[in-house]
Amino acid sequence: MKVLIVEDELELLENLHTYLSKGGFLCEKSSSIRNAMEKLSNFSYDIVLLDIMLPDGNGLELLDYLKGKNPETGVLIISAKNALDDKITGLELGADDYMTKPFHLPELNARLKAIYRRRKFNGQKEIEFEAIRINTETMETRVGKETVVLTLKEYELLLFFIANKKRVLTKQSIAEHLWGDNVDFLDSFDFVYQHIKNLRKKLTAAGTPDYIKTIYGMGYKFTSE
Amino acid sequence: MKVLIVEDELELLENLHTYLSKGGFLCEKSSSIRNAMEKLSNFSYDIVLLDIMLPDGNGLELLDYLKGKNPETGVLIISAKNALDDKITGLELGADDYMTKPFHLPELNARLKAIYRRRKFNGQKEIEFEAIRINTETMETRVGKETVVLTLKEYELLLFFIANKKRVLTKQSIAEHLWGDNVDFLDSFDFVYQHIKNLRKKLTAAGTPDYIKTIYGMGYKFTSE
DNA sequence: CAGGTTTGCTTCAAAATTTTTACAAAATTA
DNA sequence: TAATTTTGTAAAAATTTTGAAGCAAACCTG
Repeated sequence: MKVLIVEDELELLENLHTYLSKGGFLCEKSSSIRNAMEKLSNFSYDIVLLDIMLPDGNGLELLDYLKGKNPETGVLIISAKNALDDKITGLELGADDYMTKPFHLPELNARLKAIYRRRKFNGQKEIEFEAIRINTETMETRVGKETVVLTLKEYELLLFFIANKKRVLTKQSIAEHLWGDNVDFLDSFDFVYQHIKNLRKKLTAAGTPDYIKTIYGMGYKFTSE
Repeated sequence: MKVLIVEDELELLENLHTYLSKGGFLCEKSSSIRNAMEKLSNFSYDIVLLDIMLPDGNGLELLDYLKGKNPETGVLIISAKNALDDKITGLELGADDYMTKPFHLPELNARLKAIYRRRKFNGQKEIEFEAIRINTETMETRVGKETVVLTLKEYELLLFFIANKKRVLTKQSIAEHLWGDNVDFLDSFDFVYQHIKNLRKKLTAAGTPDYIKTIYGMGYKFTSE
């Protein structure tokens, strides 16, 4: 899950980055509206963690821009202000949640995950695809009547597939989603094969068909047809 | 267990804080409605200890607000008034218990724990999970026919596990629950391993299976399957 | 359709990460 | 002070992740 952190207080920015990275988020940092705009126009994120009080402009403009351009992205606003006006404006413009500084990091973590769940799977705790059933709270994954134990990468890969079912996903986009910026564009992405293979093996073990269809030269598509 | 103490008499506030902290509660202090509201909107607590006579407003409004926003939080009202009206209103609005000043600190302690128990385990004095039986009043813990002696941390860890059975708990969330705000988010949480190990050892000593399943890269899950 | 090229899959082992364990220091309690 | 519990450090063990090489399949060209 990719998060763009937009915050001008560098110490807080660093702390957020450290904390969220440890929590399993793939984070990138911006300390200005300008920089954030640039990143948002080139990459896509699952959630933007947005401080609305920034030196080079009001974050609400950025929110406005983002919602026009990429409405799937979730937004969590953080702000030192407790002015009600901004709060309302922020939520009206499409922010998913709002927190005022100072806040509790574990709560931030929980809220980010809540936003993600709500957006990706419409708040369902149980995600289903054909014979596959995933409980996002227990992380229990079942294929038919069998329980399969997935590793972290396999689990994330599966969720990514289901979130983008019937869509062709390139090796690159898979790598970028699961590994974030750490993957260089020059890398070979060959390791993705490995995880695809492992996931396939576990999903088809119970005799169910292979939902991961390879599209030669393009990537993969998760579908039953 | 996290408690927010809302009380305007500073001496009493200080005493409550000292006493409850010693009793193992993680406490934070508020001496005004305004401040308490702010804390409640940014953090979550297990219980709010609420004086309803405050300089900047009536605590019942806060109770009302809290119950709307975060109904899981328990509330114990303390008040100098013995007006029956407020008592009824308070309980109707969702307070879990009510004490009138002056009160006995040990009784407060007992009532807080009672509220917590009631909320977490639906009022059961005996908590059971498979072969494990815990008497929350005496802290006596039995596995099968054997009585095991747990340290405080082991006991809290076990209760946390049972309260969240079948759910994957990360090292982080375990640390946050058992150590509260004191844990810095930069910490390594490595000491959690130690307590997991100790608890495991004691629980499996009687030959019962290891209910604490490690999910590599994710955390732990307390389950019998 | 044959040969060459690209892309994908598999195997195996190395590298990295996470968890477990042991042990000692620090803190707490009696 | 002694005993116990809690926390920190380091090494060992377990598991996952990554990389390299060869093989297989699909595609392209003539």
